Amino acid sequence: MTGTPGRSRRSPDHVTIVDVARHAGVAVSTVSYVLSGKRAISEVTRTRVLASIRELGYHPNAGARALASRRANTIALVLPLRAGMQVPVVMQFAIAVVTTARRCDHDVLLVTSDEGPSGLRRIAGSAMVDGMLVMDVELDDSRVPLLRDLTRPSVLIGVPADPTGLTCVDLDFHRAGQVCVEHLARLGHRRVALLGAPAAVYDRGTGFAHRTRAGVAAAADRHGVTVVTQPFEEGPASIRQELAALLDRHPDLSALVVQNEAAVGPVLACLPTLGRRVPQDMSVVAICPDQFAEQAAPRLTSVPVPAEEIGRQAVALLMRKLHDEPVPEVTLLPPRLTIRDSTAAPTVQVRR
Amino acid sequence: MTGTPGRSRRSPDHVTIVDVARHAGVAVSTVSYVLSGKRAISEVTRTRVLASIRELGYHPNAGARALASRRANTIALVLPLRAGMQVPVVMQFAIAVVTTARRCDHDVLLVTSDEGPSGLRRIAGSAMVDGMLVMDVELDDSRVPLLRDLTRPSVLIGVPADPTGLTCVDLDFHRAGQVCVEHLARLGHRRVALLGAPAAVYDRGTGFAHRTRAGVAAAADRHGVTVVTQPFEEGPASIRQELAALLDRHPDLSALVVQNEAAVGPVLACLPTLGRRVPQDMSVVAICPDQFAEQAAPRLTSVPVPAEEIGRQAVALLMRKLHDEPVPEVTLLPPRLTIRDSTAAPTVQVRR
DNA sequence: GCCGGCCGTCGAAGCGCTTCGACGGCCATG
DNA sequence: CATGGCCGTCGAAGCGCTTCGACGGCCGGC
Repeated sequence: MTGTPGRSRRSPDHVTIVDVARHAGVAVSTVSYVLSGKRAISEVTRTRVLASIRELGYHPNAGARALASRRANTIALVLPLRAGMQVPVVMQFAIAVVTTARRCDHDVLLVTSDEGPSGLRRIAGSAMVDGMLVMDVELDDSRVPLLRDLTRPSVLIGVPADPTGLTCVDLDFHRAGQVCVEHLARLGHRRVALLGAPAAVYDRGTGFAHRTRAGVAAAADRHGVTVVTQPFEEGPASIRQELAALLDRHPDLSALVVQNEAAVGPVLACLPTLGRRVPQDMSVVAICPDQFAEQAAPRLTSVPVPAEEIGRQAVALLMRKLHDEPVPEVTLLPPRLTIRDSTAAPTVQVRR
Repeated sequence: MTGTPGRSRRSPDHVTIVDVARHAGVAVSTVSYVLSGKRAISEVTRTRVLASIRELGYHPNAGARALASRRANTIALVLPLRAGMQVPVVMQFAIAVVTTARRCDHDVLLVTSDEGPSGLRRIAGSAMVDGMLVMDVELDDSRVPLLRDLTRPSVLIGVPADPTGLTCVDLDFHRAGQVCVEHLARLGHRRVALLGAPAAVYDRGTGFAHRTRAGVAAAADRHGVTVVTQPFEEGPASIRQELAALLDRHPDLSALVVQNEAAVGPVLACLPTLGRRVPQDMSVVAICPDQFAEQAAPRLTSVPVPAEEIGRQAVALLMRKLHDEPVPEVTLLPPRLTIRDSTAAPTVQVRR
């Protein structure tokens, strides 16, 4: 009674490839080739091996596999620590990444930005992951030079100032800003405000905020629309104040472009109390998750942030890089405007 | 020009422990012991080795380490796929987990529930992780028996019907329900409604929903409060309808306990339009993230869900299990009631 | 002054897997 | 009928690390 003979002396319930090989009456390498498909194996052998695998409940040891094959079949997902406003987007994105990665037989290691560059270096150096997805990339991000140098491929969510030598995916926020303004212009609006992210986000050099602002400005120019752009804080009380102040300074505003998930709900709630019904007195276009827009009252005309698609794309790009296939440096997803109930022609055509 | 001699013939920039040992003029095992601290090493050797490590930019290969030591220094975090309502909580939780795990020198593998039990089996079997954190555990969860059998330790967030042989952490939702009602009772409220999660959540057998309901009922009983409990859907339009219907059926309701993050904002917005000012005509207590409660208007009296602390606790418990230390089966965190501006004594003392 | 221990270091044996070269058969070909 | 390939399988050499036993010195105790 000193343990099953022929079983390695180690932990009782740990099945290795050796056990499978013995059980199927083949060489270890044959089992390996059955699993990887890298060499032809006769149907009969294949079947027998697979049966043994199932019967024994064998699962390849990931560490050993990574060591021998030099591929971990794992990718890193680097998320921003500060769980601020864009939580739902981040979550949707993360889920899409995990799901897509699993479909490509990869697992996902979750890393937070707060370890900073050295964290990335550690992850990459330890060969835990074959590549990395980095979210929340800023225009002038300290991690960018590092990523450029790293041997392991990476894909960025967001586009830094200089994307040379990188691979980036994002919504085309510049076009998104344009699309919003164009829609409003077409309805006849001439005085529009952009309620953007908190000032800190702009200061941090966050790409999407700047790009949207630029897009809005460009479209406004082209369509003879005057646009007031202003950062927008998220404090509980402050929203109402800010909004009131804004309307005070610019009483002829007839439409709002809101790019601030956290603010959009309160803004909608405040507008009626400030004497502006939506959409009769004030049109509102949001750049926010679709779910948000659907659930707001009234339902919001919006440009959704396609977190899920960005996630899928990012993984797909990374996989192609892992296979040494060429990929574009920047992939911008086209914005889609969904018209709902929060926009209408202005009641009174202001001037013109 | 056939590569640096003395360097392994492999990828040019891959530093191994052999390189470090050679550079420092010691044995490989010595380097290992310097890193692990498992044997005494003279100060002078230690310093020299560490210098070499830094100079060469050495990072231990995670796979090799896992293989040899039989510990991956990684834990799995199993999150619910359906990114429904509790997104901010999940996110806060995940971040706390990653941060805490890193502090214990562990990484986090992100897994979604949709792989189901077989996913857990795969992760565990492949030895990618030393243990797992499983969120969103339901009263009668199909993964529970599996987790009980698994060789690898796990910690559940949420408490299944039978927690025997498991390790669970959660907010004490039963007490949380009680605390809310007690607060209202103390203010003089006698007719209270519990606006819970959507019916589907109850049907699914989600522990926290049931436990809160039970706690509310128990406290109501004890304090002579009548309580109407009703699931609460989240549709955009439906909230107002449901609320109106509820007030219609129970016009003497003077307080609400809301356990539905997604609904709390809209509910607050609707109440005034239904002729109920908060808190003069209707008190509201919420069970929701603190941030939410702070930002609502009026600021909400609430029992926060301490996602961050749950995350920390969960990791701590798992680490103790990894070290074979005993841990309690169920850890319930005490609820804390934070009184803000949404509760007050009822204007008219109903009966009594 | 000798010996037992301890301290610091080394060498080697794996951990479980992949992959490469080798090697028997078998079939098709000349 | 010999020959060359190809197909399917095997054995063995690592992948980079941990860990165990061994082994010299050195110190203190008797």
